[in-house]
Amino acid sequence: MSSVRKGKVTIRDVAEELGVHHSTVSRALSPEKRSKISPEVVKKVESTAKRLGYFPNLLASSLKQNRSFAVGVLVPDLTNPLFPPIIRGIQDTLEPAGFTVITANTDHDEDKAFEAMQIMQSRSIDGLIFATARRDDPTVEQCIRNETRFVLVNRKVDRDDTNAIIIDEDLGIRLVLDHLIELGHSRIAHIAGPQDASTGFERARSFSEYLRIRNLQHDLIEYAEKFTVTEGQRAFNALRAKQDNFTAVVGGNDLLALGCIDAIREAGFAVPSDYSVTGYDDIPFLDRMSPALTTVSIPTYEMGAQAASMLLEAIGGTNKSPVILKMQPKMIVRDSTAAANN
Amino acid sequence: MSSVRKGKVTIRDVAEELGVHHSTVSRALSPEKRSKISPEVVKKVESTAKRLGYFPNLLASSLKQNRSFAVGVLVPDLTNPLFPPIIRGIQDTLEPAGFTVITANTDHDEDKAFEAMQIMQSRSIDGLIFATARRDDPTVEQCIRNETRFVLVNRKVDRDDTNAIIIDEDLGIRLVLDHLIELGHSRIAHIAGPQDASTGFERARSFSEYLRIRNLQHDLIEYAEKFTVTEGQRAFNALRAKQDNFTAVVGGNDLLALGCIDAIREAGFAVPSDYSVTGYDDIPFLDRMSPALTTVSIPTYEMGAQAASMLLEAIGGTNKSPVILKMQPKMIVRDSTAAANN
DNA sequence: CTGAAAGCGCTTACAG
DNA sequence: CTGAAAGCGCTTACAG
Repeated sequence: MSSVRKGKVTIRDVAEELGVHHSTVSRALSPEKRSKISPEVVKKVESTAKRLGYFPNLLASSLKQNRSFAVGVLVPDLTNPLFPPIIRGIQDTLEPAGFTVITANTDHDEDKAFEAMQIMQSRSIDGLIFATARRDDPTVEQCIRNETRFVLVNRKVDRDDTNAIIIDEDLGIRLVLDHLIELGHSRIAHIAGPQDASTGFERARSFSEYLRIRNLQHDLIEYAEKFTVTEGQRAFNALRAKQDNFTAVVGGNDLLALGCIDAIREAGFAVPSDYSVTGYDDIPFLDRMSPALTTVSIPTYEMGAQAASMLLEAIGGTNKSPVILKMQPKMIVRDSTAAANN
Repeated sequence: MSSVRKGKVTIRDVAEELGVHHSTVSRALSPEKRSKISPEVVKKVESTAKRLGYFPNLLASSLKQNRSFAVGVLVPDLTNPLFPPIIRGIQDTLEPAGFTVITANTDHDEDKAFEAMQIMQSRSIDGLIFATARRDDPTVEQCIRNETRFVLVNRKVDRDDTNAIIIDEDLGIRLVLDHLIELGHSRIAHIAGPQDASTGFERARSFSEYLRIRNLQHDLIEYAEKFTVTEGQRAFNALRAKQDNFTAVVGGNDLLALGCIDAIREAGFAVPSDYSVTGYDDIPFLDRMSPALTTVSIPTYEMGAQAASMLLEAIGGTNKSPVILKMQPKMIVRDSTAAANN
């Protein structure tokens, strides 16, 4: 019975059992210091550690080393289907490297974000990944001041001197617009996401810029307060109240597009016959919806994995200058878009 | 400049600044011990702590107190839409109580589960919530031996002497079957989930028991290896290969039902006109699918919240005997079920 | 290669 | 009400 009980076995118990100093046990059990200990002792330490059911107390180790092998992740809301794959990408990269990941939701609340960051700091996390950054983000600013290592994912701040993994939004929007233009749409509207998020902002900017280049009407934009279904619904109605001669709408993300579809149907129209609608992100199950949503797919899992690798490098200490990595989106044509009927 | 820099400010810095002992600072800052310190000192400590930008080192505090105010959560896969709301329910309950939650994925792998549990133990977590339990679960058994406090959520182990928040599966299955029987179905099949999970097992058992009571054929069951879309697809084909005179199929969960629908369509049939199909769990967006899936809704968020409360009580120490709390499912009729056409 | 000591930043009996 | 000391379980210079 390698009795694992409340009275936890420590490095001292192992040392005592063997008649060596506990520092020797510590060294024998440490991959880096092991080489300084004679092979026989290492062997003996390992076997009795195992026999006694020794498990290191990471708290003690962290306290001493002033690093915790823990990393914090801030997401707006775990329940938004965009984020679970990002988080898994992060976990699947960080955990094999020996890190524990702590996730917290901010619900788009700056104070909650700041508080979550502080709690994580209290736990001496080795780094932070933000999926929540606003273009001007006090929590991120604080981390810069702190010299806390961090990586932004999906969204970036306005300043360019931070690590970030983002999407080439310009390309994403161009893919969508090319698709719609090819289908014969010339009056295209945009339900833009929140402008304090780089995603909402960049997509809206790319939208009007590219339409201008293509010599098409480029000011049919309604701004949503949040990336939600209900905001998509509201925005579509607001849009149509102002101007109703468009035939396609580009959702700032999938949820806005879904809300838009709801509003279109409530108004007695159909998708795609009356309005073509596109999403952005390609959250799960869109292919099963009615109509299956045409959208832009982004590599969420890989973004998470890349963000984690980047953070690992930053923690590793090789103090490279910050890099912003843009990943490529892909067009996914499904059933919510069709030829313009005008 | 309350310069928060790498050289973190400690309780000793605050003490020095004030000319008191650091133990006094510790007491003044502790809600429980504060009463033993004179109000003026408390006030002074608080203000200079704030001024110096003091933040407690939770690692040190935890090490000393032998509790970490951290809780572990084990889920099969964050990416399965069933789990995010459960986790949010847990977080929203635990975080306001001062706990940090650490989530890990097990991918239905017993070794990964055990390892994740051990890592969490190394971090001196105060308790554990399992959304991954199998009916006979070595990781759970280990926690019982350890006297680690834990709560099971969604699934339970066979033994009944553990805390658990589960669904009244019997009721859920009866709701589904009553609905189908009312629609005139008399030959109803079941794509059962894995039998080593209490959910898969209980639902299958309730299925055949209730049909027997209703004097209907009750042995049309195919067992899926996992709760996935592809397994649902495979299982439906296997089922139809053996016996093809049924008109409705009860999916062991929503994903199995979706796979089942895929298989039905591939075979050239339609839902619900040829086969009625039901799900279980009511994951998000089912109402937007084509056809919108008839299913049983379970209160995922509340289950998480309840599990967290229960764990909080267990940690609180009032050593109550274990309780198994069954929550009520609700029938959600949508478009994947219709009158039997035979 | 190994030991003895000091210390990471807290908390908490024990005195007074 | 406050101080001084000890200690949580590790790690790591410093000696030898």
